[in-house]
Amino acid sequence: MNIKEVAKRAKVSTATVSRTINDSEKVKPATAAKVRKAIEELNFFPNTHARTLVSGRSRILGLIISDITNPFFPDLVKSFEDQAVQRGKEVIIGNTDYNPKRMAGCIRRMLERKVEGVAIMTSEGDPALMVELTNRNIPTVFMDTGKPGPYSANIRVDYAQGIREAVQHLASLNHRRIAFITGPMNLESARIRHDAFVSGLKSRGIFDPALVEKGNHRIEGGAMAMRSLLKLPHPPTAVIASNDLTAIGALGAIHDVGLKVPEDMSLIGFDDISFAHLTQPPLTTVILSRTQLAVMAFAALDALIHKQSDPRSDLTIPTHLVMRKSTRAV
Amino acid sequence: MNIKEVAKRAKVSTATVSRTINDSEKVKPATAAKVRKAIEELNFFPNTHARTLVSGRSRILGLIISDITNPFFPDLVKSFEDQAVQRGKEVIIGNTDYNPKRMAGCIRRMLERKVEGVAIMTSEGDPALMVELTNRNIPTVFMDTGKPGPYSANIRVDYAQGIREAVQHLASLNHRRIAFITGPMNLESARIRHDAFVSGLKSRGIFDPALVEKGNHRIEGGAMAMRSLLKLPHPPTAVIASNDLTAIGALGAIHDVGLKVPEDMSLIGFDDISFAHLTQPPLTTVILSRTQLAVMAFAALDALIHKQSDPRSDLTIPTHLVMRKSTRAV
DNA sequence: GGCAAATCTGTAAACGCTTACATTGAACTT
DNA sequence: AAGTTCAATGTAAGCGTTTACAGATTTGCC
Repeated sequence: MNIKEVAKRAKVSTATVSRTINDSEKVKPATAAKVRKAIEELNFFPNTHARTLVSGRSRILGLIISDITNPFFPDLVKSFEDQAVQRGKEVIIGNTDYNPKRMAGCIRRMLERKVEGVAIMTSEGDPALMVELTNRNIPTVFMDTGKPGPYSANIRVDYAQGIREAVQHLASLNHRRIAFITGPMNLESARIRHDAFVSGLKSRGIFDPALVEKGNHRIEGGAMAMRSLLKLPHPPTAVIASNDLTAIGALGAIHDVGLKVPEDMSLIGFDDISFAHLTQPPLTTVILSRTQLAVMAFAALDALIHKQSDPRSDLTIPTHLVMRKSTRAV
Repeated sequence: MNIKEVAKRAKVSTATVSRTINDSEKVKPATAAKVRKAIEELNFFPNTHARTLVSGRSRILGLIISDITNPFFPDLVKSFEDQAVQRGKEVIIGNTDYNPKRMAGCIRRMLERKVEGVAIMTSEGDPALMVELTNRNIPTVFMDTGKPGPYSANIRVDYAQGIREAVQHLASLNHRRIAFITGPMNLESARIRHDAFVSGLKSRGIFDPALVEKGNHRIEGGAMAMRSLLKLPHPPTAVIASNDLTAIGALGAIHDVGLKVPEDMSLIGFDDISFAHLTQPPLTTVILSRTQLAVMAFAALDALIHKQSDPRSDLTIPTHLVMRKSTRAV
């Protein structure tokens, strides 16, 4: 089943069939109808590989993430795919597993499949690898780590805003001893959150460096950091965690010593992963909309692909506090 | 950059280059080395679309799931992709969103991309849609809902075993009033779990139909069912839920009335989703290994594609109880 | 009605690969 | 030494589209 058979049945040339399929303006409505009828009857659909080969447009997008198993990503993937499929594009996904070697493999795969653009939604990108993409002028969209250019856009996440709101919320609840559990400090995004916390507390004159503990954006890191905080001679009354997994770990540690949230300790997370509202109590956290991120990334990529990009356009994702049940006045 | 340039640089024909790339045996080691050197120097890699077009092998697999956002699926997707990438195959993912129309769209996309096979890891498959695949002799692997055939394999999940172990565990803890919260009863897999529960209790002479409540495999369903159970004049001392989300909902309902798990109520889930060990207390549940499922599905698909399938081979995924902290003797 | 312009359609050459078939030349056989 | 094999390589024909370009048809205008 191919375009030739359709052409024969519709009694036109293959060129006309192709033009009809591609909505070229220069085909007479009557002819187009004939062709569409034949297509219908034969249940024909074009071979994308042949189309790609000759036209150079693969209609495939690459999406690189750290790990689909990390609860942050499925929403992102889904929204991105939805956008793509709506526009008749396919997306291939690459999991880097936080591993530069795998990142190289991902990029290679994308190149082989001739992707039209790549959204890189992880922060461990090695600039050396990006060369493969930039050399070939393949549009890329980064998250936090890229520099805007003719073939590249960067989406900024306004982490600081969420942290500011969290601090403000706790302060208004009369908390004065507020702790922070950081993420891995080699991550830019983790540092921003930390810095926003510190400056928020300093500006209120309630910052105590003893109340900053190091975590790793994983459960155990949160638990371990929380245990240290609880052992302090003068422990905090509230904790902000650099992400939700950390907060969940902290929550476990608090429960383990027989304390309750929010009665004995207020707790705020970050990300609003799907399980944040399933903890006991439901976690007050900072929303970072993956849907919005995906939509923006897709739009930016699409713009770059069609050269309509306005590098000046502001690509910032806001973050906001969402109050649930894990905070309370002292 | 194409095979011709490589051929020129290596001073051989394009056919030889192609044969080297494809590890054909009939190329002399010395020649192959020359070619590989040229490939290296030019940083060449073949155009998959051209390869597909001429060879008919796309090296693409389809993976259809209900919803990547459902915590059951990311592990599955990841393991499946890992397998595929290791074998030099790409996978394209389709989310049906439990919606037959979207399922049709997924299949269409797969067909357009000329997938070599499709793994359908959802249970809402409409047989009418499968015709598109079977008509074209595209290998398919189903989960629970397929019939083995020359181009099709079915992977069975032994839900009953896990339920039996859960019942046995609770019985050995001296529970006599054991409740069950079902899934949507139009799902075969939910019915099997329910039936296994009933027969397990009946064989011990402790079955009470009042202790079976209907859920929907979602959080709210679990919570609602649990509230009903708690209002019973003679409530259960233990609950088995048809899946983990249901159990998490039940857990919330139990906490809401001021009861504690496992002191006041034992609770067992099903699936062992990633958050099952993050609840308070960590949930005792039944493991259904998504990794194993993915590996088996991939292997079955690969076998079908290469016609090495032995339809007689047993494709059953076992399930087993994993004990954590949500059960205790009465 | 005839001519130019505008619109539509057809012809055929790519796109980058794989592979059947043809060719070459070395290694045996007799 | 000539014939026979056989391994290694080359030649060239596709795979199913898109798209210049050319050719055909219609339309508009006087």
